[in-house]
Amino acid sequence: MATLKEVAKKAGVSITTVSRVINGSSKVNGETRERVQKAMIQLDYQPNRVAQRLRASSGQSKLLGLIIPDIQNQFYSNIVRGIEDVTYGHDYAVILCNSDENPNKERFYLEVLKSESVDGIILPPIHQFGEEIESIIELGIPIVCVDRKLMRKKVDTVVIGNEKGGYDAVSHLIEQGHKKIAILTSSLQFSSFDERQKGYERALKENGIEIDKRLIKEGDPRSSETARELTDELLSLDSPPSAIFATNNLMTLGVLESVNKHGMQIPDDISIVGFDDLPWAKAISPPLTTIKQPAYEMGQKAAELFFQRVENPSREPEVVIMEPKLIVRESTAKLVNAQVKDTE
Amino acid sequence: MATLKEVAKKAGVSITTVSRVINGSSKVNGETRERVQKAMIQLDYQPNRVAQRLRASSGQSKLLGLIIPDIQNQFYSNIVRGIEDVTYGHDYAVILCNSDENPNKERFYLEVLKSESVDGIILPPIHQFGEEIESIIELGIPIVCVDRKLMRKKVDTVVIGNEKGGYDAVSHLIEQGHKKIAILTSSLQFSSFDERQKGYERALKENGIEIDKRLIKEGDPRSSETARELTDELLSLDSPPSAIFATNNLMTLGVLESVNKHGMQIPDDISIVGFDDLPWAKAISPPLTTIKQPAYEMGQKAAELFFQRVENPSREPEVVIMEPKLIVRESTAKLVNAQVKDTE
DNA sequence: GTGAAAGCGCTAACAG
DNA sequence: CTGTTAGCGCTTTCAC
Repeated sequence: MATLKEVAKKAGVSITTVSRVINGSSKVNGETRERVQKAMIQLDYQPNRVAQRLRASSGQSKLLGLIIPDIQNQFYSNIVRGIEDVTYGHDYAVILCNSDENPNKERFYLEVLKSESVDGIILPPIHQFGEEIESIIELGIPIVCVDRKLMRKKVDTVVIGNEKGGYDAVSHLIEQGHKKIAILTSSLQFSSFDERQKGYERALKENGIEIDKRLIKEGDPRSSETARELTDELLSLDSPPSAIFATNNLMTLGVLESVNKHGMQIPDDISIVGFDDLPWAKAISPPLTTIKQPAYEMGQKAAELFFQRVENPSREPEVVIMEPKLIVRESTAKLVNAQVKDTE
Repeated sequence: MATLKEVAKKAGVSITTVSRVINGSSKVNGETRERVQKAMIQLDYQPNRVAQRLRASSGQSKLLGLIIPDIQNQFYSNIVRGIEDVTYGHDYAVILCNSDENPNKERFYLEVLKSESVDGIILPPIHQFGEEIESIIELGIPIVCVDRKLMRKKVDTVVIGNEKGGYDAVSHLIEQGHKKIAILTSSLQFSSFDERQKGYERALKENGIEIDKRLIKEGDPRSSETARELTDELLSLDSPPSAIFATNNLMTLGVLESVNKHGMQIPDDISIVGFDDLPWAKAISPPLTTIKQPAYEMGQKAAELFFQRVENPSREPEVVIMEPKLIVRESTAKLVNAQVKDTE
């Protein structure tokens, strides 16, 4: 790999001049410039990003850190893709880290990213009061929260209206005539799930339906397995729910599995609303009603906020709230007659 | 962020000594060591990875590059996770790049990764004869191919037995009594899809079934949309297939969507075998028969090959072929009594 | 316009 | 055992 020095030698100039040509900074004689450019091409010169980064002040390292719970969760891979598509246009590279919702891993990767001199970090914080993250903000490294909020600090943030999402899902079910509506939510304290549950409760209250604790099941949102078990429990209740609201994509899968295993028909025997409108939702039979999160767009927006901060570090932090959207499909079809069959 | 210099000053030693303590290289006086360690803790010292990388010879930069077609494709996100879990234990950071099967993006990211001084690159090569990749191998940067092979160069590679996967899928369908079996495969030249199709053809031949070109549909494997359209075409054929083999997860979704839209019942009206056993496959109704690829394990293995090469650069390149596995579920259930409406 | 030189933070000879 | 010194490849004063 060619270096500045070699290019300089070949072009018969100093390395400073070559650097100037590359960065297009101060004026360089047209002829000299051409000679340098020719040498760069001949040697197939590519600047060494590591050296640039070591030398550069913050905000110029062209490296962005991402810490997500799990790239295998498609909701997050959609966010990551949205981010990456924006960084691509800015000539940034992206370091990817999986935290597994484990605060120790989060802390570990935060240290790694600091030590890698990233220009910023995008993440859904595991804790609403993450001290490590707060201290990084203090250090002046731009942080953008996505999917979840940080409570004590003002930070650039992209979330969806989770309360509204939960409210819309359950209101829709109520409209279809349901009264016994169960919810599968997270046993861990994430702002997103808390809010979805609040929306669930508000929809019930507003419609004069009493909240039945037996219909509220909490489990690990990373595991469709627990969701399946919890659904098994729900279905074997004395008076089981006629509808289930699953608050993320993995839990939705567990619900579907349990329902199918019990030989129940959707929506005839039970209605389902999922969260996250992933590609399989509309491909399955019957197609699934979901609350769609604009994950890809959330990623894009988060990356944009990051670049805005790089350009203007003193800008006021911004909180962007995106709209969740109810996508009605047949898994919550109203049972007007005995049977509503799915034909196009 | 504290530096070596500051630690040295605080501990009253030279930076070399501090460096020695960190790297545990040559012997340092016990007392001195303690003093240094205390200073490191007090200052919350973390070595600067960028500086280490600039200084380090190749194989020590603690950075690994990944270029995958699309992280939104869950097959690849599973691979990525397998890789990441192995690198985590080696204190490596991972740079993630999406190529979209676009050779220009691949080339671009290859340059970026070179310029980032990565210790190696793991990727499914877009072309079986990728010159850029070959030249990188020549440079001595370890490359590990995963999911797809490189033809002209000997490289560490992890693939599955794709031909066998295709063969098993189709043999299974034949066993269930099917004779008109369609395949949805890639219109682009990837070794993996080519081989799956070869397996399809061999299974037919060995069972004395003539290959019917009208039942072989080629489309973009990144798009469930085209798969849906191609399935529409298949289903409107004069004598439509009684079974469809979809050669990746996205195409499978397209098939399902089309079949459902046509109001056909699986497996009564048509049988389906998919590729990639993703979480939704067993959650849908009826559960989907698939060829399971051990994607996560492929990622792990690829990362292990990389680390083996870092340890021993002169080792012979190794090609690991993992087993695809037929997972039989109800989407290909034999229609015992009913009419196997398979054009006799 | 152009170049010499300092230095980002670190490791690795080479002395002592 | 420990310190001095020379860079890794680059950008950026500061002179000329």
